Amino acid sequence: MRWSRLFIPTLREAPADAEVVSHKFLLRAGYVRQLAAGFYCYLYLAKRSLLKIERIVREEMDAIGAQEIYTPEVHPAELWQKSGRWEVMGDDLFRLKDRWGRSLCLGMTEEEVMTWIAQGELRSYKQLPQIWYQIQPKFRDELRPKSGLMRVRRFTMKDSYTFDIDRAGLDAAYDKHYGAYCRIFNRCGLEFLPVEAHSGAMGGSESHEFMVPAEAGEDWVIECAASGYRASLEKAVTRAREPETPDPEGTGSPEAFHTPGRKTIEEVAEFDGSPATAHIKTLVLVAQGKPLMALLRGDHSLSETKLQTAVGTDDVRPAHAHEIGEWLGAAAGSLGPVGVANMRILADAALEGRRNMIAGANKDNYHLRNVTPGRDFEARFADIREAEDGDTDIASGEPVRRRKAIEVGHIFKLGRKYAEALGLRVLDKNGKEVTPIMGSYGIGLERVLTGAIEQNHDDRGMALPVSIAPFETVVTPVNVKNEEQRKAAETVYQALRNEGVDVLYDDRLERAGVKFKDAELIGIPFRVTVGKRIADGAVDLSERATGESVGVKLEEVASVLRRRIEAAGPRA
RNA sequence: CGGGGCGUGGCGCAGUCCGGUAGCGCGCCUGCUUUGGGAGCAGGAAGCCGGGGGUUCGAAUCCCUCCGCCCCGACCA
Repeated sequence: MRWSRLFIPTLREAPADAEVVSHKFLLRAGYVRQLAAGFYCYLYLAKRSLLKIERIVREEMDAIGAQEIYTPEVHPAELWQKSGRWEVMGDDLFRLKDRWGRSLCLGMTEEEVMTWIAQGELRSYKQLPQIWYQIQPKFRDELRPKSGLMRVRRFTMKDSYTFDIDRAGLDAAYDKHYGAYCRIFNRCGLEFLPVEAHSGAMGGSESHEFMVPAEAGEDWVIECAASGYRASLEKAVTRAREPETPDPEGTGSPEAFHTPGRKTIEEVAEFDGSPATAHIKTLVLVAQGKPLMALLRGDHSLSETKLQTAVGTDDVRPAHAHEIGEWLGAAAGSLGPVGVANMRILADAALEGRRNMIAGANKDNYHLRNVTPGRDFEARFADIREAEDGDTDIASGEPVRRRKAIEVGHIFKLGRKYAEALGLRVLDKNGKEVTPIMGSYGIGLERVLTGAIEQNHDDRGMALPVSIAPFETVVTPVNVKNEEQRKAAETVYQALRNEGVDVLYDDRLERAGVKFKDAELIGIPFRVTVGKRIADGAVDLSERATGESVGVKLEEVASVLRRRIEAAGPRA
């Protein structure tokens, strides 16, 4: 394509609204323009890149036997009412009414519709397994769209759904997707981590998220480089750092001491010279209407999702101040488990075996010394702690690292929830009606692009992987008014096209500096510069990511470049 | 929804306190010069100062109100 005829509105300065790197560059490089909060127009370059990502996704999905279909983005409310998600999704679901007053919604995922199709058509186990997928816009009325294409209200999702007769079939479908996702993200040039994910308080089974480590990410992953252990923060199980000082010896019973005005662990610890690790942090919650006490080591944080899993419900909220006073006779800041009989007590596993700790006395401005779990109070132990830097891996004993990441994909063993809700049944080989078991799997295409930019950029712009860059190379004549250079550039352009290279020809009547800056901004992986050296029959071939540049003979540049592009891996 | 910030040519900003002819840099258009890292000179176009209402002789500026956008929080594939 000839740049002079394209619409690539680059900006010297980033619009003030953009904060994260990928957002700034997407705007500056003329990839996108924002229509409204969470809604973006994809201009030529973004669309080209997204199409390449889409092609990679399609190839890998087809390769595992998935069949591409397409369903409407608008769904009748009844389907969502049947699955229960009409209520569950609350304000996240875009809802609308048609002219007859019928309720509709915009699809955020398609479990209902896919299951509806299956329910209407699948009759026999012989028709299973099935893998159906599509690539289409999804809508979520996000509370707070942000960070450019990271969190938006309309995005492109590859979503697939599998139907199997039994657990083993689902496992196989899941494994196929796991493999396909790894190949997809590898081909897109991303550094990614598949992590075990939390599968929800209500009975989901296995689930993995595909995380792209990046500063702009909104999720956290825990990773142990030594053992290869990795999990989402919600799910990660690690060994806590040892307490700073050993627990005091002795078998003394709990003994109150005055802690005037000291409420936080930090304040009490400083007051009596003890480390935070010697304290018991006491939280009062309400689970399904009933009070619940959660205990943690003083320096640890509660993981809400782990707590939900431990108590078997996601209906958990912090207790109000008046409830705490009523139940325990003291205010937050002086709470503890000793003598508490009117609520369940759940203690984090890191408290098990500890002795002579410090806890609140349930009397304002007093704490207790010599509190020993199991002796001075009864509690159920469970892992309810959020993993953190400084923890060690259970298996290897090596340290773990906590990293920010972007979730680009999620695979999920759904079970029979939707099949049951929508009445999907087939006959098994014994002629008996059974409910197929489902899986669902998603990839956010814009997040693949965003992640690639976050991972591959410098202060001058993007440096996209060759597989998903809008063009593989750019041919830049330094001076188009110089007839020799212009002709040579034209020759190179045609030669590259003949070689099957996806090439952008910067034939604009601009000075060299402007063209170089633009090419670097928009992130084209290779550049062929046609300048003065053409007098010796040579051009320069430079690589965006490394900045390396080599002289190449004019007649060889096409084949050299093709080899270098192929060396970068399979293309879209 | 709670907290914070911002809406002024395409982009970045000043002007707003303290009312008095709307400015700067970049970009854009024309011409000449220049041409391997965002050129120089000259000339030019482009703004209901987010919308509505009010105060005033006079409002970008003061008051009321609505809208939009960004950030933090709660929430969430």
